[in-house]
Amino acid sequence: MPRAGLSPAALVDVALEELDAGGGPLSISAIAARAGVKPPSIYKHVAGLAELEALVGARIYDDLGHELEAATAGLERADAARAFLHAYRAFAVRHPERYRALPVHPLGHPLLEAAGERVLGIAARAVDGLSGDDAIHALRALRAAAHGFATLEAAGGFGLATDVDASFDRLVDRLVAP
Amino acid sequence: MPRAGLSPAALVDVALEELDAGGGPLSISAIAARAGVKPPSIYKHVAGLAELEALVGARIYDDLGHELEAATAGLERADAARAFLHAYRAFAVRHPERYRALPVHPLGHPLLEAAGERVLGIAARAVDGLSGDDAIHALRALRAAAHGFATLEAAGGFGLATDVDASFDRLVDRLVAP
DNA sequence: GGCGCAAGGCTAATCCAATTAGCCAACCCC
DNA sequence: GGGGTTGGCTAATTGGATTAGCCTTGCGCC
Repeated sequence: MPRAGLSPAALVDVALEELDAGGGPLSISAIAARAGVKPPSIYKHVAGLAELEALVGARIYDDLGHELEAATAGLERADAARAFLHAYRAFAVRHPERYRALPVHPLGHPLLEAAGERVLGIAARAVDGLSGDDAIHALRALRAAAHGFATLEAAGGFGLATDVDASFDRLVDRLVAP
Repeated sequence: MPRAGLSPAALVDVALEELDAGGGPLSISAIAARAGVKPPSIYKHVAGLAELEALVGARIYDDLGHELEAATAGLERADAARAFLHAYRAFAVRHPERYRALPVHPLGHPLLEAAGERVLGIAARAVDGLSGDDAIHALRALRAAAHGFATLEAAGGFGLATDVDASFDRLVDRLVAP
């Protein structure tokens, strides 16, 4: 029996394929099958399903963070907030299954905290320039709107034909209005 | 062995208790235990876990719908939208476990469609007076903001001490601004 | 007042995913 | 080319969902 060349990172890759393939929630058996290995072998690389899910979440937060970083680099204030919102939504639209797999509350989980904080930090930078509580309020509004819209869209929740881009633009305009 | 007096509705009651008690996702065994019955007995009343979850979701949407209805009754335009948003958030804060158990996308599921449409209808009434696409855009913004804020708050996602009520009020103001 | 029968419990059994135990080959380093 | 570690595997355990089939309860009806 030849080695399969697995590793935690490789398993995360496989899990992302599995997610993208749309088969609902992750399972050890499905991932093992896709990796060409028997289920127990998975445990040589990760502690169990919970840890693998966390690693997958961390990877997705990382990817999202990089895209948000790139989109907001060099921008400030309203421009940064706009870019943040658009990049956030774009990610969810491009990878709906991955977005759905993201734990809502990464902070407090050892494997997710770092990546989650990075995303939050980028959002915080987008409301820079506001003072004290104003920044907090703006940050929360940004998160709520971005997450709410992304969730509904990733779930296929906008049934009507009316242009969703336009709806999003309206929402963004309201949020970043002076 | 005396009868336990179960019924689909009674099982939904039990499931809600179980949810409120915080034990994560619903399970047939947990519900059976709480109902004082063995797991197989559950199947005399509902088809399986999936159906029970759907019935629970429908009940929660119903309750939410009633509260939204009561909160927006007699109001129009911005007043209705404000009332809708505040009642929506209040529900999620009062019953975070129930809010988390709500399927994001009720439409298209036979058992959830009716209750889901009712909630959507109330939101639609809150943006009445806008014409055509404007109403759609406003409705989507309302849903996204309400759901996003409720989700984050129900997940414990707002860590800082800064007043969350104030943050929500700011967001509402932005959304209903003329 | 008792009979017939559906409804609603139960036990036993099945299936399937997660996980653990313990074996053994493959690979790496010397 | 031997020794230890790594990473597969098979077999076994556990626990939840679900199904099959039995048996009593309780109600309607004679």
